[in-house]
Amino acid sequence: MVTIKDVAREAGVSVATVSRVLNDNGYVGADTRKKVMEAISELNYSPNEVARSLYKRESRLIGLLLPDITNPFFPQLARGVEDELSQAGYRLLLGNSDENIQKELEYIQTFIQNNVVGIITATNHVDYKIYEALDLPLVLLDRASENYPAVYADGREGGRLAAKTLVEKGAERITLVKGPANIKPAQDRFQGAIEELSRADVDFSVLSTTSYSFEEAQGWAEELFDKFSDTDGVIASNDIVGIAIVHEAMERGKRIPEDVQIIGYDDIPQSRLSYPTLSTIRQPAYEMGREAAKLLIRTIKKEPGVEQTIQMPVELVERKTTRKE
Amino acid sequence: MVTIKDVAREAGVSVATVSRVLNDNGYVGADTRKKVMEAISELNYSPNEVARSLYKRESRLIGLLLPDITNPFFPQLARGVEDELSQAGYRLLLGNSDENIQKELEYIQTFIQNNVVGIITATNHVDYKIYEALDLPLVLLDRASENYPAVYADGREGGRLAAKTLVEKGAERITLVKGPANIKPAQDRFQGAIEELSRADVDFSVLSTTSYSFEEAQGWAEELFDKFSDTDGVIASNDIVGIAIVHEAMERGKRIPEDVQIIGYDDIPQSRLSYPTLSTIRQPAYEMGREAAKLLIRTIKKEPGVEQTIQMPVELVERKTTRKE
DNA sequence: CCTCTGTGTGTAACCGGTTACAGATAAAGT
DNA sequence: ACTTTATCTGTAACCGGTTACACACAGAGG
Repeated sequence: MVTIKDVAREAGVSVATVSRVLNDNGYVGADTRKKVMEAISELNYSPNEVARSLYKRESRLIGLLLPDITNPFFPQLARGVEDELSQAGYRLLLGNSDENIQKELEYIQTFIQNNVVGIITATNHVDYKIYEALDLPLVLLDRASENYPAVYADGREGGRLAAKTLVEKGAERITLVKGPANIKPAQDRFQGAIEELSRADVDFSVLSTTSYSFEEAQGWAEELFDKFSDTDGVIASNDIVGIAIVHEAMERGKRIPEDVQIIGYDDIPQSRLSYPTLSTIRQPAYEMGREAAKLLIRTIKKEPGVEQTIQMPVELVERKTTRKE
Repeated sequence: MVTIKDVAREAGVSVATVSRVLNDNGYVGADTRKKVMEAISELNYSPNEVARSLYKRESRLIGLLLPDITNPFFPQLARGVEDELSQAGYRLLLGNSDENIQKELEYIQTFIQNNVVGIITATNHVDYKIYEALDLPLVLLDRASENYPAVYADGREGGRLAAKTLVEKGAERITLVKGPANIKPAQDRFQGAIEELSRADVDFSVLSTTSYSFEEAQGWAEELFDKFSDTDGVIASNDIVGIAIVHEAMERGKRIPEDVQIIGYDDIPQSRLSYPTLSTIRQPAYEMGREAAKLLIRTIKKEPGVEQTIQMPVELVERKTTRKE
């Protein structure tokens, strides 16, 4: 490994001088700078981030904690975060929590141990003490909180919008799929939908589910039509479940949207490829990731007037699983 | 920040002793150990990885470089890698290369600067000089190479299998969708399919595409049926494109699999949720990730007899877009 | 009683950067 | 001519761990 000392020797100067040209601070003579630059490229030197991080007590790393990158909603977030951060010179330490406190704590712990300069997390456990003790910039993503800056889309509003849409489009026996109880945004959208449905003059029933996984989605869909075979409007807990329900409805020979309308949530990329294409409530996931990253960077740089929380718009995307009028 | 010195002071011992109990090496008296343990939990101390990493010249970080986490094939890989690595105490530094050399080099660079102990990469540019100069354990994932250990599935065989399947199931005017030219595995499976099709007594045509993206998949599907409207068997470049083709076929009122059979590649989770469910060539992505991680760990630990390369089996998954007999 | 060995602990160097501080030189101001 | 100031550079301390080495002591073996 070639170190700053090697460069210093090669250039015939002290390490301090090399450091100064590297960081472009302090005075350095023009020809000295040149010699140093030459030595650097001669030796193909690149500074050791770890040493820098140790002295400065901060790295250029940022911790990103997501529930499960395998759920297609999260890669969008992750990508947004990464694109924004990498452009600003930060790198990503990634962890999947599986909504499991233990794993979450472990990751937060190692984020700290690695001197990250900030953390972006989609957690349901912000109130846990490790977060309180944290004196690092923290931004919540896809989650809201009183106590921390956050970037999220209004789940309640999204839930209302989904329900309202189905009601307006003439669904009369609506089934509302309730997502996993331990996931906050799932509950928000559920509450929003309940709210709207209660207000309207429709019958509705609720199907409780406990996961968003692909493997189980099929099962929820079957259960849905087994239990509520005459439903004519389904509000899915997310697009994965929505797509599974579309699939199951087709399988059972139901006409979409004539016999049953279905509305998803998230607008993951594959929703526009299902058959029929899935109407859904869109969350701008990629943008949310970017915004969270921007917010975090501003917080790290202590820029004044940082918005403490950014609420992103949800939006109805009308495709083929809802009626036209 | 509480450091090892604070612990030493609290316990009334030297930092060396604290370090010894932390790492469980060297001699430490039973009661001294106890005092140190108490001081550690009293102060809620956790050691600074950066300092450790600097002295030891190795961290517990591993760099993972993927083309694009937004493509549903890669999260599976990533998850496999992560599950295996995190269990072994390693953490992940993640980068998306977008198959772009520039980004790739940047990430490799920062991996090195951060003292990673190993790198897992899905690159098409192994032969680039930065990899040669690397004296770090490196494992290729989803890519093969003469020069580095690798974990991949046999694309050529997969391509053959896809073609063979369609031929056997009676497709007579096959269309082969060729994936992006710069992506090695896409070309392997294409070659395999070509090989098999050439051997068989069928007509076939080729549609060239330049991306795997969701946004464009729809376009390829339309182009496919515009150009080859009478095709009765499609070998898609991957499942994303496959699902788009299924969708477009349905849209155009074609019966699947009677009028047109379609076979995908990868077996991403959503393939079993399309309508009809997509027959495909499965790559065991999650397992590939795990194997790559295991291989890397063994290499890092210098365990003897590490298999230099692991070829994972591809497998036909028969679902509803191919005929039964 | 003396040596040898195993155990327990502390001191200080070291990892590769950054920066406070001091010293040198030259140009500018009085 | 003398002070002041700006520019340039080097020395060494420091970040928070790890570990080589030295030293002390106790019990075993002769």
